Amino acid sequence: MLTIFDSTCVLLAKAEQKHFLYTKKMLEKEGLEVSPGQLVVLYALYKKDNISISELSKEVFLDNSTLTGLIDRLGRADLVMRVEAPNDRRSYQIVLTKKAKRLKEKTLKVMKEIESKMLEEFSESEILLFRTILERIYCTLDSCSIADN
Amino acid sequence: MLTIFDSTCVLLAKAEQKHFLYTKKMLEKEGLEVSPGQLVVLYALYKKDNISISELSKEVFLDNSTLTGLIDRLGRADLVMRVEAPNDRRSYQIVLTKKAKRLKEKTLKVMKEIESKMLEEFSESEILLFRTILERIYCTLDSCSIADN
DNA sequence: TAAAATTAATTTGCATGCATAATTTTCGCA
DNA sequence: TGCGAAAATTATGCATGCAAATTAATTTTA
Repeated sequence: MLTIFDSTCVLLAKAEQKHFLYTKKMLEKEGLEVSPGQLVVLYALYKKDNISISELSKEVFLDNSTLTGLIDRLGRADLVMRVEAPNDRRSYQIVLTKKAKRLKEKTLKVMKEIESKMLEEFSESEILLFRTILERIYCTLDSCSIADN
Repeated sequence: MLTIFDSTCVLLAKAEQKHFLYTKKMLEKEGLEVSPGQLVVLYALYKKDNISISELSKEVFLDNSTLTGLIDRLGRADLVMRVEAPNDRRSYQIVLTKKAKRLKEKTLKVMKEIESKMLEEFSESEILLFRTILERIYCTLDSCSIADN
């Protein structure tokens, strides 16, 4: 490969950027009117909805302030609703709409197809090592960013 | 690891995001007044400067329109200059300033340190496989995004 | 050579994403 | 009970990035 890819940091960034764009295109092509960022939030909500923004932010590893905008856009697309929390007037419960539930299977299918395409050519054990490295990068740099301050 | 990381796509995105933030913090800590995005452009220019924005965009795999802003900011930081191209009045040559050249060694050192931190714990052969997978993800999704249109 | 196509760079608009600050509400403790 | 700290959400500002449209200059072609 070409020159700046000799830095593994750069390579990681560029691979993810390419993956991001590919995801965007696939979602459009499949007629899912959802962006890559929204997809991750939906993915988490399909596992568990009816949770507050703060809880959701822990599930998707995004800052609250990032989620505000994402949930606005998901709301505009009629995929989620903010429902007032029963016990805490500061808080909302984020709830999937019927439309979102209807699209669940298709959405998950497209996600799986993207992953398959991305990892075609690699064996189970190679993918496992790949995942291990990504997880440890996440954890190492995460703890660092706290410790080094 | 936690739930949404069961998707390798999500895991890739989150590892890169963490790496991005770590890079940002390290650059600040080291007193380099450069952002992660600017760092990649500088990295390419340290290999070869005095090239046009279009040439540079091929080296760093960024859209021209993205580079316009990045070079503006690098210019404001007195790290690069736009010099009129001799043969083509549409074009500029991007040139490193003295300040940028003075900071070259330190900048490359910090990049290496980030990479070491990120990949500490892994063997040469594991890193090689990691790189291979990232490169192929890049290439696979890149050719796809053209072919599928 | 003049019109058409291409190329270089920029502008604008949108999506992520964080940091910081502001707002509202809740909670803890005196 | 009342005051200050903490928590939940949102607002604002900035950095990446691409896409699409714009502008200016160059090249191709008829």
